[in-house]
Amino acid sequence: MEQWSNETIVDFRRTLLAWYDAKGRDLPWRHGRNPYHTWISEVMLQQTQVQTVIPYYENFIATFPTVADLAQAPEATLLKAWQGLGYYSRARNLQRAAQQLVTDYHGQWPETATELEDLIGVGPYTASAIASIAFDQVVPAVDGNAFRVFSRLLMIDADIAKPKTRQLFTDIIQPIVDPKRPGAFNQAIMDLGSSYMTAKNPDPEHSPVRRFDASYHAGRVLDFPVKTKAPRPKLIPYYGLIVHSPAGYLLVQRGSQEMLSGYWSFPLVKQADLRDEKHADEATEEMDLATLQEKWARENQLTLTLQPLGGRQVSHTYTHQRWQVKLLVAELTTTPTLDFLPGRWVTADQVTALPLPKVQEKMMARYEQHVGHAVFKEN
DNA sequence: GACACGTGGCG
DNA sequence: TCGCCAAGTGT
Repeated sequence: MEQWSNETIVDFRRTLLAWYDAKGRDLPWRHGRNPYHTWISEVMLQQTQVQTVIPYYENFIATFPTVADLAQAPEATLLKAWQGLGYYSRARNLQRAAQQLVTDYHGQWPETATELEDLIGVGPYTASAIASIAFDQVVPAVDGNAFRVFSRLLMIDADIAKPKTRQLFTDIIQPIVDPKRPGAFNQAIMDLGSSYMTAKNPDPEHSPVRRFDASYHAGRVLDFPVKTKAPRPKLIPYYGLIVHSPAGYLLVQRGSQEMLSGYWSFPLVKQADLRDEKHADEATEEMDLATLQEKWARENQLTLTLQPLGGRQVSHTYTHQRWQVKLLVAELTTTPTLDFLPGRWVTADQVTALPLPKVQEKMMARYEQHVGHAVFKEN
């Protein structure tokens, strides 16, 4: 690994910031200096690309202009504003932190990374980003860009998939951060990481900091960063139940302990939950249907006849799970009451007013394809 | 420390 | 279709 002298550090800062001042991106959250704007953008940008975030950010700030507005927003409004961004606990945590700011901090922002980390959903990266960008605290914001950029510049071969590696990078970058412009320094590193020093197809040849790039001079750019691979997503078969009555479609809201919590979907039943361990191998679709109609339907006080919807299943892949959803349709002539289900009968044109996860949109599209025409209103 | 947690883009 | 990546945090 390389070591930089004080002279090199000063030279690097000057080169980096001159480039950033001339070529840095003009992003909506970079207008003015507002900790609320910085915070919202940083949380949205967690594991999410800039181009995806921009429209969500604009809409979010327009819908919830201040911390106080966010703190008192109806949950459905919040989840709808976040729909499609993913990692939905970020939205709930954002609101909880807004409530912390109002009640515990009386609307007065804490200004150091250490204090900011006490906000729910604000970890070491986001705390440092807010502290440096909005409050000029001299701390490195160590995100994926910083890992990638500095691992290449200095040929640091520590495995960035390991949690303790963060501290190593923090310690290495800390003395390099420009004490006069820490926020600009951190954002410049991010712009570098999304332009010349990308993960795939980097262009270190034309990078403004090429002469500081040890991995480039060694011809080993793509050897950095070192990162162990994540395990493959696990296949989980589901049944998706499309139950239609005169009052509309049956939608259920996902529970607080579940994935996608707070969002609405057709009832989803894990295939494995219908089959007992010993005979899981011999189970058939007919047996599953019978179990669904007897056990599941009785538990929820419904009487229905489920028909498999032919054709391809709906497939949706998450970071750690791969869902294969077989759709089943039931047509009811009367509308049962829903005493035992966290569900609602929703008319076709009202479904898209609810916050819906991507897998639900895929199930609706598959169903529309089956019936041969549009059923649900465009979002 | 390991794992859960969403979605879209790209080769 | 598949694998990997993108401004991480909570448990």
